[in-house]
Amino acid sequence: MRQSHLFTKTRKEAPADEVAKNAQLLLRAGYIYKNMAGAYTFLPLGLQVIEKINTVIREEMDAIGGQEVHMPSLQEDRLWKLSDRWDEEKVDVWFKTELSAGGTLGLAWTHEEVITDIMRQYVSSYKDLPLFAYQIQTKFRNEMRAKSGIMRTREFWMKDLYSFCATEAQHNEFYEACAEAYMRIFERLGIGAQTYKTFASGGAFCKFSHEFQTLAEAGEDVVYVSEEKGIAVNEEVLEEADLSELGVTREELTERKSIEVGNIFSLGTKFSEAIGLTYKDDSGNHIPVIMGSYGIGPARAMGTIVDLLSDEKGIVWPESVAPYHVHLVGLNGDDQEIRDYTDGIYEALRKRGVDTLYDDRDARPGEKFADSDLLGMPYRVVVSKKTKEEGKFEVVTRATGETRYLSEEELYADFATD
RNA sequence: CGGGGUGUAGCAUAGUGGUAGUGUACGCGGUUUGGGACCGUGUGGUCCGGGUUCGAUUCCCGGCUCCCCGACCA
Repeated sequence: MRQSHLFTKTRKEAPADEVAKNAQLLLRAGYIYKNMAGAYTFLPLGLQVIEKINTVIREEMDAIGGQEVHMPSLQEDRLWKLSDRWDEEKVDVWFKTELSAGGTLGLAWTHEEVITDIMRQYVSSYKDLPLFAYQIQTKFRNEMRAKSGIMRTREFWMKDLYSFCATEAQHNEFYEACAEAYMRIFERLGIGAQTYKTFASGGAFCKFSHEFQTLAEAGEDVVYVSEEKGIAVNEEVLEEADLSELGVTREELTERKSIEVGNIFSLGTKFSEAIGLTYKDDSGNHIPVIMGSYGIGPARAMGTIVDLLSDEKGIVWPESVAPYHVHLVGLNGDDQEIRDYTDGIYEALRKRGVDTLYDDRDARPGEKFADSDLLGMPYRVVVSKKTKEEGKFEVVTRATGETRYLSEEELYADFATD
């Protein structure tokens, strides 16, 4: 991508009303645009980050048997009345809207009811189970207070997987597999070291659920962590949790702020019974399906990555989610010979499959370097009159600041993917 | 939803009951070119409604907006 073609621009200063670090940097770098409180546009660079995050999630969900679907955001009241979650006394985050033809619809804040209803069509025997369906799409929650930049918005990206099992054993096996997949996802996103599978409230369905909490000062949650033992407990269940059962003592736990980047729930048969999703066992009995739900917020993960990994100069993307692998910074572009030369390097990188953002703008070096730091691609390659003369390219690793000088052949060998 | 703030140009800010200033960004001309250069010049602004007043961006009332704290957060 030629940067001169990118319609977004960087800014030196963040808007005064944006306090959250994630949103300040993402706004300044032109990854997101704020439309209103709790609603952001993902601009070209930002959307690429989201899509890369989604790709990581997809790969891990597919690997444990997930099958992707896309469901409507418009939901009829009928199903929600069956599960008793339509009433605003019960659920206070509803956005509701009227049909011209009459009747009220809800904007999806979650999809348990809908997917359960869908599965009534496809599940009839124990032979059809287990099955795992997931979606990655926007959900709507009428939060009393949107806050923390892209961390708590009213319209947000959500990956939800729903599991449908015949037996507790099937369910538990998948629940564990999904928990492991989640840790792989967070590791691949570059926040694995700070992310803990955390004991949290199980609500009405089971004793505990699990949250995936990433330790961060910007977090809204409070967890009690034993970094040594890799155990974390949400403060909401600290009192009721049997710590000895978890193999940890209260003294070993430290209070930390954290960001909830994912959660997994056992739902039991609440929804299958309410909506009427049953299977026949080998004796022909109708048995309610055992369900679970497993969520990750891609945008929240994006904000968490920015919060954790950025430095005073700007964003530092892990390679797994960076919109581009290499930021090719062309200097001395007023000299046509140098410009042609740099264009050639760009084309050569592209030909070799290197995902490259090429700063071909007519701007001064200082501005280009500052923008490059702010945008945060993993590697910066500088091409200038000097590099042309010396045949060496300056390659800077954004995360460490390490600088190397590579020949053209070394450069291609270093970055080529095919 | 309770409490506290806020609103001046795309962005960041100053100021005033009497023609609204600066930085940055943007346009044009010129000098520059390895860490957000400089000179000249230009475009562009007081959240909305009402009130007080000869006159309101300023004072008053109402609304809205956005932010923060709390509550809430399958």
